[in-house]
Amino acid sequence: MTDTDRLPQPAAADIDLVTVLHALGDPVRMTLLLSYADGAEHSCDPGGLGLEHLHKSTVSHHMRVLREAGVTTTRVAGRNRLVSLRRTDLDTRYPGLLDALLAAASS
Amino acid sequence: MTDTDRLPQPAAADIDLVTVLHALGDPVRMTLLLSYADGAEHSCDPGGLGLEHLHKSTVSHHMRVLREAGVTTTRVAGRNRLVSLRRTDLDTRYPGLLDALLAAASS
DNA sequence: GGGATGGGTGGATAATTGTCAAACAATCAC
DNA sequence: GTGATTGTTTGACAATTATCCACCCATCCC
Repeated sequence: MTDTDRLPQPAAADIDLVTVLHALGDPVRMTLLLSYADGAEHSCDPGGLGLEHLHKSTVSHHMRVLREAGVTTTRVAGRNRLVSLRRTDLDTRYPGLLDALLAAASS
Repeated sequence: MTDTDRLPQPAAADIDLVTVLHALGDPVRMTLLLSYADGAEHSCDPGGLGLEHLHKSTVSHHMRVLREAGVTTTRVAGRNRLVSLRRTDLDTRYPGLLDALLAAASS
């Protein structure tokens, strides 16, 4: 309920644009972003994300980059880590950016 | 007037989103983008771009990354290389993206 | 408790990248 | 032509990063 069950992430006001773009300037992480675009929470299973070719620790690394950039949030639920987009925080910090990115990525 | 006086760059249709984001995910290149946001042509002088601390070859390298990503175009004019934003091409390929990026970078 | 499951951690390694320096190339000014 | 100006290219080097592997750590289930 509180933040104690969330992995460390920057405050909304501390989300840095260049850091976000650096995080998204990678094909694997862009794939993850598109998976998260549905707004739902996703587990870290590489198979469920179209990343079967990558080792689970590699996927874990990419998820950490996204989270530390402020793009995603990770909630700890038992054995699972549930990752989702920080859509509200991103929209507040950089209005229109996420929509433009998702539209561009989907084209 | 033809393309012969322009340095190599991708066709508008070949501009790749992840490549663009990778190019902009660097503080120096984001600084360059903001300089180019006025739509004018700019020379490559590091001093005129707030990059006095960088060697001219380093700036040249960053400009190449931006150009090869499709973000900028470089026109050869005598000794000068005049760099400017590919605003129309970017707006056509990814509508709204450049505006959102520039708005975010200016905030 | 014991095993299985979902992920993270740390080390190793190879590839990429940011930076500078020195040399080069083309153009301009005289 | 001589020299100065404007950038690019190449090489070297350090830092970052993407990936895999082996191991660890919780948690869940029986």
